[in-house]
Amino acid sequence: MPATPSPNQNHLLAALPSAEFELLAPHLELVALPLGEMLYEPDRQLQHAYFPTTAIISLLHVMESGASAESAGVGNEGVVGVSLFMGGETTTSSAVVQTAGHAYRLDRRWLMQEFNRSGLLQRLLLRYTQALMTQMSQTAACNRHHSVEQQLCRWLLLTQDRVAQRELVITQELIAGMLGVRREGVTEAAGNLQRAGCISYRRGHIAVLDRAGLESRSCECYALVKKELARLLSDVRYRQEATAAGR
Amino acid sequence: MPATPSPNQNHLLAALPSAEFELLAPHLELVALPLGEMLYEPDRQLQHAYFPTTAIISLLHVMESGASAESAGVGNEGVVGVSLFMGGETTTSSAVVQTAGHAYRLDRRWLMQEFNRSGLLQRLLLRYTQALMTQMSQTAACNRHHSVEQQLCRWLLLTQDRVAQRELVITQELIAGMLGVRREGVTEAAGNLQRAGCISYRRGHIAVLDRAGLESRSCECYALVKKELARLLSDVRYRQEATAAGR
DNA sequence: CTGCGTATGTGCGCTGCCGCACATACAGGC
DNA sequence: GCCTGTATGTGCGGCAGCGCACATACGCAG
Repeated sequence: MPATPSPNQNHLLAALPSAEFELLAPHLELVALPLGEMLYEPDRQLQHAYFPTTAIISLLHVMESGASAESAGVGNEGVVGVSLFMGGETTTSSAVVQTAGHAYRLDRRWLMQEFNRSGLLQRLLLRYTQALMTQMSQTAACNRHHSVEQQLCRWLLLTQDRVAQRELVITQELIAGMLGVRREGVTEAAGNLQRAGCISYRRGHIAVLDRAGLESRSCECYALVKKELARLLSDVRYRQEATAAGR
Repeated sequence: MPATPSPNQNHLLAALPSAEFELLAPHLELVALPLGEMLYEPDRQLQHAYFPTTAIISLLHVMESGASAESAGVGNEGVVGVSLFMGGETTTSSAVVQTAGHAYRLDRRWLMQEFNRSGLLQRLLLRYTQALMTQMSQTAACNRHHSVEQQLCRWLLLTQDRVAQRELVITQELIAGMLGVRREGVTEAAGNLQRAGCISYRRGHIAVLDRAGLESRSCECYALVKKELARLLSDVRYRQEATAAGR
């Protein structure tokens, strides 16, 4: 957790060659993202793409009934707002800050200009977008077939991968909203994990004690999504090793 | 169902201006897709993109347990194999022919050449890909919150939109595989729909009798996905009105 | 027409999750 | 150090969907 935030904490930005990065750098704006902030919602025109460094954003769907479900999460491995360069401009989902932190944002016009000009940036963003699709479609299958406890494990692991910290700051209520289940269901599953020594928690804080334990209790979806993300971004070279090496 | 298949039956191909289309046309190969054929599976390098005309393809995930679930379907409104131009080359899902029919296939090299050369084709394919993402993420939420009957209605409506025929040729067993539920669950839901006069079926054939009825029993996901697809491909102009006008 | 393979119908007990209604206990602000 | 809002624990009945075991019936191949 460096005192001075750097765009290089975001894997996509860090993967750009210096020449390309220098063109974008002047237009990158560091913003603080408080918990719960909505970066976009259905039908609202997106103005910026967000490259998270320490923040985590959930892409979630809110149904007519009020129920919600996360289709994917975005941390320092990715970017929020792919619909800008995909051409749709808006989406049917919302993007909500799930873990407070920072992100660099880029005005859509600069993003588009570089996307159309630079084959490398385009290639990078499209490959990331495919990883995002993998996450979404795997979540669809996971929601159908796996238990709350398995999904909680998956969610905790994916989230921890993005913050590189032992302790996550989030309430069970919020997790329930992401997974699309009852808060009580999360309480029960978390209780099991705590008794098993995998995690420990207190009022809004969850510490991961035993990653291997979580992995074995998780469904296959965690490993699959993680592997696919690694594959799709594996051949990119990092400009600096600052935030590279990844976990 | 014209006796002579034409690439224009596929909305994406039909949306290309003549100049662009003429470049691709020599490389489009008409192929018959029998029920159950697997166009690709996890980790297998894709050789062709498929533009369905009368066939429908399911993108589905098969879990370790053997259970499966569809994350999206592709008919004449789209293309199978977006991972080719997204840069991933492979996916974690499979593509299986759900309704036998025809498609035009295009070798990856020609596809990539035109994708990189023509801004219009690129724009078209990327916008379609965003529609596909909408379908995937909506399916994730739908799988979490909606009943088997609601999902069956959604599935029937989406499928019928793609074939423009009253009668679908598919067994309840296969539908169950797509939705990721038990075959008996589909039998029960289909029985309800039949008693309500929305559909009628016999051994592998389902006829839609009352679309409005299905829509009212369906979850919001059907209308949302359909609307978003229409929006994303609305500004494209069709070269010929043959297959345009949409349903 | 007959037979067989396959598609559909139906009934069972079981389980995981829901919706609700609380009880408890933590943590920051005064 | 107390108070209060909020986070977590727990127990209930209910139900949708599961897994299994069959019964039935359609329709094509012979």
